[in-house]
Amino acid sequence: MKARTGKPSIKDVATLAGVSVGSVSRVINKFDNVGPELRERVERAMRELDYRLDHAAQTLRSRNSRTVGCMFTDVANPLYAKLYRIFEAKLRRAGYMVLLANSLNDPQWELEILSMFQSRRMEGVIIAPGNERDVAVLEAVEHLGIPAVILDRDMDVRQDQLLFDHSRGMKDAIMHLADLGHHDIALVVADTQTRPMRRRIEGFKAGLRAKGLKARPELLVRLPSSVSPAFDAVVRLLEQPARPTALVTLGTIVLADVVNAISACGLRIPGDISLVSLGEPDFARSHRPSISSVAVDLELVAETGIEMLLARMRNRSPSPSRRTVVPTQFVLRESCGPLPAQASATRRRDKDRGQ
Amino acid sequence: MKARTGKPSIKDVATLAGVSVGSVSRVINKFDNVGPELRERVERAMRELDYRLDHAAQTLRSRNSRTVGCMFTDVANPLYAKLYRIFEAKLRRAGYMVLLANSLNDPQWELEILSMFQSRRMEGVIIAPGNERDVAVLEAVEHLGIPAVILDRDMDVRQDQLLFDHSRGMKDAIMHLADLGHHDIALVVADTQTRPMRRRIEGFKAGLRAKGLKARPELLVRLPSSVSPAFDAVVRLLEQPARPTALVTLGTIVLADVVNAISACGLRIPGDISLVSLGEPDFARSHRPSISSVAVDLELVAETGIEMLLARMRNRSPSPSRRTVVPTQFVLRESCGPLPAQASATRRRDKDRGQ
DNA sequence: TTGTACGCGTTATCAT
DNA sequence: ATGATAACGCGTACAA
Repeated sequence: MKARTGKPSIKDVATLAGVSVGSVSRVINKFDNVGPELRERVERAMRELDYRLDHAAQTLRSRNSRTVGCMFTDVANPLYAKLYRIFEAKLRRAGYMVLLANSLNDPQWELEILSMFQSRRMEGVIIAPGNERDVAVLEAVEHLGIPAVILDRDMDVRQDQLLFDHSRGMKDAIMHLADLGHHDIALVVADTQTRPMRRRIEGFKAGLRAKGLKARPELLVRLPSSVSPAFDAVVRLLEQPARPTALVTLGTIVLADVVNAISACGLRIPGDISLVSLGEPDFARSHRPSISSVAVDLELVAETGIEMLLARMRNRSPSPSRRTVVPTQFVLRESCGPLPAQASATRRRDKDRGQ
Repeated sequence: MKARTGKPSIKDVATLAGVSVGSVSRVINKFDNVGPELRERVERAMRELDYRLDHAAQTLRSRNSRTVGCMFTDVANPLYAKLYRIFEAKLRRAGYMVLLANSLNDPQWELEILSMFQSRRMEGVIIAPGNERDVAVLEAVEHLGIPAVILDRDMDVRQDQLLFDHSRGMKDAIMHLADLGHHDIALVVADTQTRPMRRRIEGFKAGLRAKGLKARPELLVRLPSSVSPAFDAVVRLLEQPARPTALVTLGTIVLADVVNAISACGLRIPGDISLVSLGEPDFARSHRPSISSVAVDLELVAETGIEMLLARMRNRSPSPSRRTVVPTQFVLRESCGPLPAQASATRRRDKDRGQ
């Protein structure tokens, strides 16, 4: 008698069912060429032993792990959290589990994560590295050897990319504000050299240019990061002699700070100042007045991304890398209104409505 | 010559370095009994071949996967997202990666996740099932056979548990409000039959009792879930003849709705109504006035939880299950003030202070 | 200190 | 349709 210790293996199942291991394997993997009576015997034996397939052995032998790796800077960022949830659900339907890793913007850790993805034989990866420009990271991504989708990063590598068209939505927002009469439009972004910020600034300038407005450098606020406190910076912005009458700002963490700063300055939305959020935190929809925003459709992003990834996973021939752009949408809500009668008057308090 | 195809294995490294596979393995696993010259040769060979250890093979042979499983209802819940980030960082330091799964409250999916955790030989798991009372889930958790920490759930199983003392913090909050003179205190919670809600209601009632106040059933608002829109329900609450003068509500998604509803009713915080948030969304700290809250110290939770888990992983003998309770803290901020002069302002005249 | 040989649990291949 | 057996890549006794 063999040791009773440890978990039952496929062999134990075969013995108990009185068949060969090959047959058990065929039952497990749902091959169509197994006799119904044999299948029945095997399934009963599996139940009886409470048999669990050993994923490591399966991976070793079959050379695939049924796992997809996901590397984000931080799931605590609601954008990534929501995306992850959708990714996971869709991948699950395709039979995969997801290994998540937060890089926390540490390039060294990003390298290790990518290396682990290789060791662990991820069949595909979805990544948004924090360090677009780090040569080591670029190199690692380039030679990953795993089907990959890069999420909203400008990296010059031969991998599929899924990009958000920040510029377009931003431009639409600016043009709408300009049409409402605003010419002093401020922008609050993070100072990181990363694609989303660069593209947003591009769109911002493009929008102004399209309406013949000129960018006032003092209306461009750069926070140290997208999770930095913004209250003081915005108060300073709004106390300028010629304060902006419209404000476009990062969503998520920063947005609440901005709203508070506006209110602390005694300004009302949209009566005194119009507001647009970049990205769509729950806060934007639930706030009264509701806050206009520029954002991607997360369901669309996830759908497209997973589709790209699965396609690449199915066809591993070195076909040229794809680059898909999903649009950002300017969603108009109550926070945008016409220019106050006393345009950019320092602090006048009249309630005329000029349309 | 052997096939150039596929990734290099430990054998290729051994061949190139002119040593045995055993020696390479010893180098990899940092055994102390390897000659420095040999180690050098091996390491060079590994670099030259860009060798990656095969995690599946390693797991199969060594019987451990260096992986911890994490099952939450939803990472898009900021509480879990933040916890996950800390867990991951701490586990990484201990040499583990984390497999994350969102159960989305689906009991069937929870069973599958737990089963996968077994197949994949997780060395430990941290779980917060959505279905505390589901017998199948209970059964699966009970017989998991993996070191586990259950997070803030009342499950009668022989596994370590890490519980949040919701009741205590809630009681403190209520007592503080009572001391400020409030006797009509409302509570907005979700209608789920889950530990956090139950304990909060317990603490709520305990607080009232301790101050000789009686619970008015019409001041207990039960939302369908903790992510349901709350605006209308709160407006109805505040339009009652004898409206509450203080309000304790779920944090996260719901909080913003509540604040908006309060403001829509023309009430001011804390002048007309005091507010306390359950849980500590960023919103609570950044809002002006800042919002008092009842919450756990996430860093402490993570620290304690990981410690419990690692201890259990190190000592797999069937020692009795541990049950640790982390305190919730009532953090007083600007949103709590004394009872307005005109108690129940809308219709009532002043009331006595009863202590 | 270093090398050899076997086994981990599974799938794939070749017989039958 | 089913059985026997060789890999898969690594760890680890045990021998040298």
